[in-house]
Amino acid sequence: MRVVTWNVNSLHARLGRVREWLEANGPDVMLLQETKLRDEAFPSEVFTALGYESAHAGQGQWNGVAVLSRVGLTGVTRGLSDGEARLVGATCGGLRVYSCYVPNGRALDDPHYAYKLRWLDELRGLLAGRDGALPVVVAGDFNVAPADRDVWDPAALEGMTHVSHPERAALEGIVATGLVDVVRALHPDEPCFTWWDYRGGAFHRGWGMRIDLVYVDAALAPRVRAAYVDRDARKGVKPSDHAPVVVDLDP
DNA sequence: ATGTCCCAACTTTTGGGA
Repeated sequence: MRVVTWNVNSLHARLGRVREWLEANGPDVMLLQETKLRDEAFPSEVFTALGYESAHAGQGQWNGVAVLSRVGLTGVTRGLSDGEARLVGATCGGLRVYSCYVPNGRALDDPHYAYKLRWLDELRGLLAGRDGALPVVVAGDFNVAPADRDVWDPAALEGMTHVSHPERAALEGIVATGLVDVVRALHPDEPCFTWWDYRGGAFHRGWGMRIDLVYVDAALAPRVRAAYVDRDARKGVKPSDHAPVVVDLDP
C-alpha cells in the first residue's frame, strides 16, 4: 500500500501536475495540503475518474487539505478548534490517516508563531487520545525541520521559524505519542529535503528543508518497505515548491 | 539567501502570504 503526502501550493494551479503524478505513481492514499479552494470548487470528479474517493476541508484563498483514496474512505473528520482548514482525517484501507497543514509561524515574535505551537499541541492531544483500534498515519506540511540535518545551512536559519527549539520540541511531543518519522528512520544520513523556496534559485543551489513529514504508528513500522522524496516532481513546468513524500507499506 | 509563485480584488497592478 502506497501512502503519499504533497503540499501542492494551489490545487487549481497544480491540477495537471497532480493528475500526471497520480497516473504515474499510483498511490493508494494521497494526502494534499494547500489546496487553496472552497469545498464547492474541489475537483472531486477529476479524482473519481482516476478511481479515487476524496474528502476535502477547504476555506478558499488559504489553507485547504484533502484525502484521496482508492482503498476506501470513511469516517471523515475536519479541523481543530481554530476553525482553519488545516486538518482532515479519514479511514482508508485499514489505516487512520490525517492530512496536516501546520501554521507557518512567520517569525518567532509574531502571534502566528504562538498559534503554530498551540496548533501542534492540540494535534498532539488528539493523537495522544487515540484508541489504537486502527494504526495511524499523520502526514503533511509541518513547517518545522525536525533537526539541523533537515536544513541546508543551520547557521543561516538561526533565529528564524521552522528550526526553533519550541517547534522541534512540539514535534517530539507528537512522536512521543507512539509515532515514527519514517523517511528519517530509513535514511539517517541523507538530507531528504521536501521544500525549496521559489526564489533565488534555491532548488538548484540545494537550499532546501525537510518540513513535509510522514509519521506512522510504531505498530506499522515493521511494514514499511520504502520511504522517499520524489525530488523530480519539484522540477519541470509550474512545479509546487514542495515535493511529494512517498511511503510504501506491506499489505 | 531572497533573482518567485499564487491568490483576491475597490482586478490589467498591488498587497498579503508563503
